[in-house]
Amino acid sequence: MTTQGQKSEQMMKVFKALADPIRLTIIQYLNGQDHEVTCGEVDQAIHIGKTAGSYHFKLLQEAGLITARKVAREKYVALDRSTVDRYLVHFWDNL
Amino acid sequence: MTTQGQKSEQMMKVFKALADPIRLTIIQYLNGQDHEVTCGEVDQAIHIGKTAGSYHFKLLQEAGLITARKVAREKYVALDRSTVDRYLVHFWDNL
DNA sequence: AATATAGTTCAAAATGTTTTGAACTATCTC
DNA sequence: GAGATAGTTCAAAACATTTTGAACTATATT
Repeated sequence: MTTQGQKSEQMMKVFKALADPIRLTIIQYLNGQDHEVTCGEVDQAIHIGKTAGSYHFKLLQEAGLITARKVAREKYVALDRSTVDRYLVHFWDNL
Repeated sequence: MTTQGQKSEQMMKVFKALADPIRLTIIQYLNGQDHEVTCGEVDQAIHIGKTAGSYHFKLLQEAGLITARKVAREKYVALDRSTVDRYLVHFWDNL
């Protein structure tokens, strides 16, 4: 079972993850794709360096907002829409 | 008209406002009330000082998450559920 | 094997947010 | 009017997040 404390910690991670313009831009970019893309592609598309990118992808991952899959050198990321649905769309049910 | 920049600034304010445990507790408290309450009542209920309270109420107000009405010495606040609906429940439409 | 590429990690600096007490304004009560 | 109450403002301290470059790991290419 998940405790209430764990649930609101996860909720906080989600809101903190969304409370940043770069990460919101990443989410928007991923939302426009219907398949997974590499971190490098996103970094280039939104004009951030790979170090900054790595940092932001880590937070998004920890929040459960993206899925990530490493294939050899490359890391493929995609939006995890179910997390947005759980914490935002169904906000009132989780509060 | 509201520009896209204005909309995402407001969205950021909403997420930043929700990305804090005290403010989330305030939201929860207000969600449990069906009428407006004073800042003092909330401060007492959730055990924070009035200075901290004032700071957090200001951010919640700027995010549009609460309405506030000053009556003489007292300030009555209430949850503005329409903002949650606009930015969270209908997240995908605003992105 | 040497070089290039994708991404991570680290630590320092820069920036942003939150807390706190003291002083303040405005209203209320005696 | 004097003293109490509700809330705000200010500035400093404490704390948290973000940025950056350099060094690193692992895989790919020649």
